[in-house]
Parts: sequence; C-alpha cells; structure tokens
Amino acid sequence: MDMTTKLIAAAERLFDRHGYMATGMDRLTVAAGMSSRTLYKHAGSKAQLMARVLTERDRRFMARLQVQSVDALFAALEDWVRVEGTRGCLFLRSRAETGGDTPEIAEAVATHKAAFHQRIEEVVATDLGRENPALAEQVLVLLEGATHAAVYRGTDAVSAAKAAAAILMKRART
Amino acid sequence: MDMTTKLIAAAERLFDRHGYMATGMDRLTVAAGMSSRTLYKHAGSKAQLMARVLTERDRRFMARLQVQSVDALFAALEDWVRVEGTRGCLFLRSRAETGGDTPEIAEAVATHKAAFHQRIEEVVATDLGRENPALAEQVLVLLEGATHAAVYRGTDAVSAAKAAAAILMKRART
DNA sequence: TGCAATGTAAAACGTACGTTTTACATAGAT
DNA sequence: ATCTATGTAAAACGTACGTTTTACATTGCA
Repeated sequence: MDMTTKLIAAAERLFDRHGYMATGMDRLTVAAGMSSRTLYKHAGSKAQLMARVLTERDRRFMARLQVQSVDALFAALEDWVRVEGTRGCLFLRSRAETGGDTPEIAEAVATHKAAFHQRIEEVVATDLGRENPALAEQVLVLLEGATHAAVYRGTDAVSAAKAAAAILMKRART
Repeated sequence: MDMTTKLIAAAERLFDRHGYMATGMDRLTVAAGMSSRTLYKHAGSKAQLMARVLTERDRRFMARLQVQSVDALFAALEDWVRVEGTRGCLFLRSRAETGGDTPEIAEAVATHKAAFHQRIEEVVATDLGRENPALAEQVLVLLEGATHAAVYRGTDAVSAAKAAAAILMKRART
C-alpha cells in the first residue's frame, strides 16, 4: 500500500468521523503513519487533501451506482451505509464546513453532485424506458433524504425511501 | 434588542454561513457588536452558544410546522428556504462538525430531531385521519431530502418532494 | 561507488484559537 | 450620593493550528 493511498484512506476516515476543520494535521500524520514532511509532499495542503479524498470517494460511490433500476439504486445505498455508516453526505458536509470558500473543495463537490444527478437521470430513463427528469428529481430527493435521515433514524430511513421510490416508479409506468 | 438576542442572531448567521468550527470568536464579537467579556457573560462558551442557537432555531422552525396537512408541511419548508436560504440542516451539520463529541450540541440536535419526527407523525395522522408511522417516515425522508438536495438543486427539489408526498398521501387515502 | 529519490524525526515558523483578566466608564435604584 | 449591575477596550493566557525547515537515514539504480 503506497503512501498516497494510505494517506487518503486515513484522511477520509478522520474527516468523515470528526469533521474537516476539527481534524488537525498532527492527528493525521499519526493516523497515516508518516512524517508531516512526507504528508505535505503527497497532499500539498489540507484543502487539496480533502479534495483528493472527495474525488476518491466519488469514484468509489459512483462505482456502486452502475445499476439498471431505481430499486437497485436504493439497494446500493443500503450497502453503502452498511459499509460506511450513517454520518450524512461528506460532500455537502465539507462544503458547508468551509462555507464554499475553499475552491478545491467546492469544485470536487460540484463535480460529484453533477455526476450523481446525471446518473440518477440515466437510471430512471433505463428503468422506465424513457426520460423523466421530474421523476429523477424525486428519486434524487429520496436518496439524499435517506442519506441524511439515516443519521438519526437509522436504516429504516433507507427502506422507507426505497418503498416510496417503488410507488412513484410504478405509478409512472402505467 | 437585548444583548443575548443580538448575540444569538449574529451567531446563527455566522455559524450557518461559514460553519461552526470556521467561525472564530473574534469575528463573532464584531458581528454581535459587543466585547468578548460581554459575549462570554451571556454565552458561557462557544459550544453553549451553538446549543442556544440551535434551541432558538428549533423554536422558530417548529413554529412553522404547526399545520394540519402534509401539503402545508412542504409549503412551510418552501417558505423556510426562501427566508433562510439553502445551506442544509444546521442541526445535522453542527453535529457532524463536532463528530457528536460536544454534549450540549449533540443534545440540542437530538431534541430537535425527535420533535421534528413527532410533528411529522402528528401531521400525517391529522391529514389521514389515522396514524401511519411508515408513511410518516417517508414524509420525513422527503423533507430531509428536499432540505439537502436544495443546496445544489435549488427550490426545484422542494417542489419535487412536495409532489412526491402528495402522491404517497393520495395513495394512502384510498 | 556514488548519487538521486524517498523516507523519518523533530524543531521552528508565524498566526489564530477560545477564554480570562485588568482597568475603566456609565447608568439606574436605594 | 453611592452601590450594584452592565457594559467597553485591550492585553494576556496557554494551546494548537497549518506549514516549512533542518538534519539525517535508507535504498535502488547508473
């Protein structure tokens, strides 16, 4: 496992569990098992590191959304929260923490959310046999809602969202 | 306008716009127009101030949810985002920023979310004429989803959530 | 054999943090 | 008239921040 990979993995864990601002670089060097000199050689800066974390997370998350149905979309989210836990969306959280004032972070978030939105439109179109942007928007809201409601309602929130989406899809099909 | 009110209003604005951790107390004293001595006399500590901000926000938000129908619930959210903007849920955000490690904040968030959940169950029961916890969970997910999707999708997200809720409610009524 | 490259350990950089303290002004109630 | 409460201004508290630097060890390739 090379240094950059180890660093990004450690950073994602700490940023996600304790927050971006609340995580100091000292704590990060310890968690990543490397000197601050090496850390800065690979990361550039804290903000760049966060951006790299988000890019990597986007890759991992989007890989799970390569499905053919809306139902599978929610099944993928169920898997995701089982593996990653329920701490809300790291993209929105990091943007909010920095007030949108850190360009690297704001850009990584915008890129991810655009891809997320597009992927949902594609899945809805595939599942339905035709495009339906309004329905895709509803599915997006349900996915985002499940992610954030799960923080305090647990996995029930994801099941509820899945059931609601199934009803909306069935209605659109007839 | 007394000092405490002025302080809480200024704190809510800064915490919401720039994040809890990213907002320094110096910046806060300037925004609130008072010395740090006075600020600490009224606030106690930064964490206590955040907790007070959340309690006050809970009061203001919950007051808007004193409605009789699910449709009015989403209309209330539309009004809220029009007035307060779309930066996500300050409760979940502040809990995430502190990793749940700040008791005053974690408690204020838990209290609010419990009240929020209960209010939704009540409104669904009123609207439907009978209790329906599963449907209430779906409405909760839609409200939470609208709040967070609106950050990058704008007010369309709220309209989409409202429309989806109307479909779910209609279906439950027959 | 020697020279890049890549790593560690640890101190130092200046700055900014949350909080407390010191010293002083003002105003209303007894 | 004075005491108490409430406020300001500004310095100081110790700590922790993100980042850079200094000095040194290891290793793989020319």
